[in-house]
Amino acid sequence: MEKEEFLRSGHGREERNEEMRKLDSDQEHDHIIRSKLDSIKVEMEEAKDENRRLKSSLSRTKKEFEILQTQYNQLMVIIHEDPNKFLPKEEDEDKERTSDREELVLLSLGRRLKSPVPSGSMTNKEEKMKDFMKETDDDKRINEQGLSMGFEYKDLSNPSEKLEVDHNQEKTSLEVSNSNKIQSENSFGFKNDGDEHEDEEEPLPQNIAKKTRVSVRARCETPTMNDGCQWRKYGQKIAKGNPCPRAYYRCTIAPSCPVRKQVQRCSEDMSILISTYEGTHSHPLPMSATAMASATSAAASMLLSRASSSSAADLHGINFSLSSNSITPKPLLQTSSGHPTVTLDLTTTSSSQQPFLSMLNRFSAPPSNVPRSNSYPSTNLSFSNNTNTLMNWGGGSNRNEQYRAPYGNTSTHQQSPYQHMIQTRAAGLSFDTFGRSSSSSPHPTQNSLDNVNFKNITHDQVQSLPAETIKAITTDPKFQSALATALSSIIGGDLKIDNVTRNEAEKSP
DNA sequence: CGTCTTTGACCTGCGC
DNA sequence: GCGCAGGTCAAAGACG
Repeated sequence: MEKEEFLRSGHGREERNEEMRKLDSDQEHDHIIRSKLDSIKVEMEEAKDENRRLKSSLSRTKKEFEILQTQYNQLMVIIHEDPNKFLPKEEDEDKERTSDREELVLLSLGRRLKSPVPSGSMTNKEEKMKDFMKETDDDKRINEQGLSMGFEYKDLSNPSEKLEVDHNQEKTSLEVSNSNKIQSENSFGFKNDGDEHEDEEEPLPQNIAKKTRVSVRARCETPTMNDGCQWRKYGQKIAKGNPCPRAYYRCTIAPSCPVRKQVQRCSEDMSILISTYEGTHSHPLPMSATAMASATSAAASMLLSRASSSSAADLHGINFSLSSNSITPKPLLQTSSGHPTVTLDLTTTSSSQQPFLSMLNRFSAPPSNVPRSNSYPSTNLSFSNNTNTLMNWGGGSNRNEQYRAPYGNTSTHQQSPYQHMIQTRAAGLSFDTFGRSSSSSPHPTQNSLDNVNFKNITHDQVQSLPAETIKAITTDPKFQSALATALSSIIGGDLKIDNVTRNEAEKSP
């Protein structure tokens, strides 16, 4: 009996010990959980604090943006009312031109300063435009992330000569020396309203400029490509020598905007869409439109600057003065409809083009939350960097899809008649406007932009611009550098301009 | 109902 | 002056 009790008592002690151990481990577990909870609470508090900070920062940024936007609008109105207000004295201007020309790098991306009108006289359309110009959230995000595009590069050593408005990191410089011209005429000779009389007195260079166009060739399955602008179709014609109809579009962002666009498929390669731009926007452009505008402006302005025998392009707001031997365009002379045309051939893509194309793509994303009118004929610009992949510039809910029928309707997943041509295309082959294939093997002096082929098309086999001139233009380091500058300004540094070649070019007269 | 596209007519410039 | 081609206009219809 005693033994049993002993055993029992011993056994009971073990049980107690076990219970004690169990209790201890439970307590430890609880303690661990509590400490974890505490740490989580602390983290949550920190996150809350961070959230509060970010919220306040966001609201601050918003307020700053609103203030800057208001200031910008007010400034635009003032400039519109009194353009001479910011004009420097002539001697200063001359001084500036002679002394600082080397350092002046100015690229005005098709923007015009005249556009804003007093809000009181705003029509519905103008209000709509203003809404459009408020930019998408994407654009704002881009701005907030510091991805704003450099609209103008300029030597700011003499700030008194320029008025610069920092509009939410989107710099819009007012080229004071040219502001009088800006008022009356755009870079292609298109006039803004009420200035008709001035045009007739323009000298020859402007007459040439009047006809200058920039043509962009790119693979696109859809009827139009989205360059970020709003276009309204106002006509269509079957042009001679091309069974594909040519569509005529007008910029509708601003009612008075003179910019027109012709869209036509290449007769030889129906996958290529040729968009020809004429004129310069008389209004600020949405972020999504600046990429294309800058590229076209760059090409056109250099052509014009050369035509006007100006050593530094100075073209009513589209100005260049930078030298860089960065691209060697392939000159191509062909008969055009009486307009000197610079062609940006984006039908061939290579790794070197990717920064530009991806940038265009980035800024041309469809503004999903922009209260656009349901049927603007704009589509998505989506440059593919795959040469064998068809670019999809299609605008999903685009009214123009009906227009797509002759070329295949992507919405129904039907293969377009020309799709096989695209899919079987060999990489690295480019086709000129006549559809002739040509190798895209790099030119000896070509660098990163070698596959963006710039071709000059002139009137009557270049009667107005002799072949030598064309050659000079296209091989001119300034032309090349301007284009490179334009593109690099878009890309924001992705595109490296060879410093060595730039320096060499700067030395050239 | 407002806005946009379509499409035939009209205008303009150029060559013969 | 005529014809041609490119470019624009504007009425009619479509669309949301």
